[in-house]
Amino acid sequence: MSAEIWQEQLHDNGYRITAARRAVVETVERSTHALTPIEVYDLAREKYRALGLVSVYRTLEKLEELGIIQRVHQPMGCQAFISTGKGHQHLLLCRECGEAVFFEGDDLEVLMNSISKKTGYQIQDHWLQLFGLCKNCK
Amino acid sequence: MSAEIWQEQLHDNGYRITAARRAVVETVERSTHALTPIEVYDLAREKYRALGLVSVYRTLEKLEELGIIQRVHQPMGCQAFISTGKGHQHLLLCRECGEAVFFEGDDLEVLMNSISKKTGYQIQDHWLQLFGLCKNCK
DNA sequence: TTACTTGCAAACGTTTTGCACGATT
DNA sequence: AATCGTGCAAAACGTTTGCAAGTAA
Repeated sequence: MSAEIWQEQLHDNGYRITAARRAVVETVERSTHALTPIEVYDLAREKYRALGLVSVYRTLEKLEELGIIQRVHQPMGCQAFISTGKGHQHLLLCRECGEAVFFEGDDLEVLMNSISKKTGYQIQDHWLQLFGLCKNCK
Repeated sequence: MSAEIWQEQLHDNGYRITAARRAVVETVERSTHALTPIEVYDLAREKYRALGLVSVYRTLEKLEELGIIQRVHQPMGCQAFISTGKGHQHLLLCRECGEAVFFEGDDLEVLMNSISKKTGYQIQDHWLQLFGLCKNCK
């Protein structure tokens, strides 16, 4: 998600572009790891000292709503956010350092059809996430 | 996970079988939905009134540790637990009523090899979860 | 009898809310 | 000028911890 798109998206939904939001978005955008609200707060305050933790929460909420960022689920917790990739993408996470990489190209059609028949469910969506060790950590 | 196995597993790990634990395990085991600690507390107290919320937390912790139950990640929250299925299984969840069903038979070998090559990661594990509508809700 | 487990109360960390001030449009 | 966003303080919430009493083995 490039630097300009989030401004457009905020604006088009009636939200204002402020220093606090700029600091939050740029912090999440720049990170290769999923960040918790407090991590965002600490990092973003290096650029914008007046930032309050509450604004971080409120901004993250809106950014998630607009699909600009997404929540990352991990065994150790589910409060962290990462900048959303383009298209239908999934996450690959390093267990050691937490580095996150998007990938695409999963084809679960066959599986989903089979499960659908077996269970009687109408399947709408799927979550797929991989865990491992990155180049540096393995 | 049948009614006797959890008793064995607790015992073999040096834990005692108590009324509180019995109430918690039976509550989770009986449910077709993932239950939060408070939901477990409320339901289990119908059978064992003296149960405290703290014991629910401590019991759930141990049961998860032993693999008797597992945490379920959902868009609305990740605090709920469900009785663990046998073998390598994944969850299919109804978005409407929350009913949970296990399925197996995913084969992600091909995908994982391809991602491994592209990213340089050594992939160790995967999370796959499906969302949809169950027979009754669709 | 011994060690584990319990419920209670209190502590804790995270997230949310109310509000008057400040900033964006 | 009007409305939206902010930071602060306080409240609310879920979860964890310390402890003396109770219970399983």
